[in-house]
Amino acid sequence: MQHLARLPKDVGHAIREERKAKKLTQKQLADLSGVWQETISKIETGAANAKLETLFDLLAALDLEITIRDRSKISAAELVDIF
Amino acid sequence: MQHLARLPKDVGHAIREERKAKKLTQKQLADLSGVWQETISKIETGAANAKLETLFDLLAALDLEITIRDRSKISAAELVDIF
DNA sequence: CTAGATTATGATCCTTAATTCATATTGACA
DNA sequence: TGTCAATATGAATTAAGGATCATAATCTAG
Repeated sequence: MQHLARLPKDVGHAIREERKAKKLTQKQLADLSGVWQETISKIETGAANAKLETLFDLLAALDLEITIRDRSKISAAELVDIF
Repeated sequence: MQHLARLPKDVGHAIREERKAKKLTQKQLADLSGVWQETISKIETGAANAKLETLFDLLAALDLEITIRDRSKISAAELVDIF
């Protein structure tokens, strides 16, 4: 699965979906990433404006990465169908 | 062009490259995004650990978006060749 | 080389994220 | 329904980002 993000809350949603897809609790992800469960909760619900370092700690623990590209590119949904 | 990012500094590099590709100065991007030139400089050089909101302000001004995906996907370089 | 533009750096102030602890709420399930 | 796990929320503290101003360093024509 691939997640498009144009706003901070999109990132929270993506983190939550990927965490659940990998069958991890917030606490388990906290232990893996070094980010506190409470912080993860706030990020996932959109109640936090996380720092990049925190985001990348979570992404690394979930084996995720981000790509930055022009908005005019093919949509994420289409990409998912291709790969 | 598409930029892979796994660390905060990767984001700074991507912002700088995209800003230059669009022939904008830091000051012009500052005016477009509402983020100060000094802050942009610190983000681009990796001296800052920006907040998501700041990042998305810059991405929006540059008409960029991010996608979050598994690290095992096809590389950015390959994608660029396809699209 | 020089002038002007661009970018970087440093200080202060204010705001806010992250940590930490405590606890409330919600969710799953026997 | 009652219990335990999972998630959310709130307060206090610490650390750091962003705004702002000033200025230094660097880059780039001419």
